[in-house]
Amino acid sequence: MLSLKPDHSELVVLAILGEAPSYGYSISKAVAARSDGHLKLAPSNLYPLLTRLEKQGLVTTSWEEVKSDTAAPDADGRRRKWYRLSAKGKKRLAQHVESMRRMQTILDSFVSGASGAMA
Amino acid sequence: MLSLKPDHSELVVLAILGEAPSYGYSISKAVAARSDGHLKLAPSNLYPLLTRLEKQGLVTTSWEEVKSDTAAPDADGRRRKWYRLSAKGKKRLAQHVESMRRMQTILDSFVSGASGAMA
DNA sequence: CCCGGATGTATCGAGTTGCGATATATACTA
DNA sequence: TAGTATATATCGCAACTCGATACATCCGGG
Repeated sequence: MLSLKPDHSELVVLAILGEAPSYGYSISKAVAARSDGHLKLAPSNLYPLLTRLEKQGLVTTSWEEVKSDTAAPDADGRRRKWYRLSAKGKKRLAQHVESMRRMQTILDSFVSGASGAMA
Repeated sequence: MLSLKPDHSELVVLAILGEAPSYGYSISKAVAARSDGHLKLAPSNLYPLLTRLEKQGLVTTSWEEVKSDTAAPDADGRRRKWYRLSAKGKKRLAQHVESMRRMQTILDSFVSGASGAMA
């Protein structure tokens, strides 16, 4: 049974991580850039989502210090939490893609019958 | 800005009503039949949705008595609430269709880059 | 004659989640 | 020293899905 309200944010994040490991801020920028500004993943959407993905074992994480040339050695610096797609995450991504394709086909069939409503 | 969680149930219902007026039970059956059982509009989803559409002026409604051959004249009988797409509803449907198309294009672009994750 | 299944509409409560606002901290630039 | 970009994270509201439940009628079989 396909969901009538599919979570595209999860699909998008998994797809991005399917290309290369990344971290939160970079992911949100990539989503905006790759969708020509039509999609936006705000922090309030993104970070809970990433936490969910981590808890489900779909991604693995690791922290990295952001190095700065002028930073003192004892400075904490900014930290990045990197996310990598796990094998389980790859399977989930494949399932999402399949679901999306099926949903698109079904919606097309519904819409084609009502083409008279096109503006 | 496209929604990351598009309401496909509204699109589907509007599309069905775009073909011909219908009523709740018939709509739910049509959704299941036309999607080969992949989609289901349960009463708890459908009726609140239809009420919302009515309040937004996207559909007009009218009650009809379901006639039965053997029913006594004073029998209440079952009642059907018919829904017809309004002009405003047709515009909304067209907007949904456009949004869906754009979302599909964007999602395809995200997914194509991660095709290596296909199972 | 009753009982179950199909028809038909509708509500309730729990859980999920999008989303705006907000918080915290550092780096760079003017 | 002020503003923007980088970077992660939480809170609360609102909206919606979904299972369960409810009520009423029609029809066929046991």
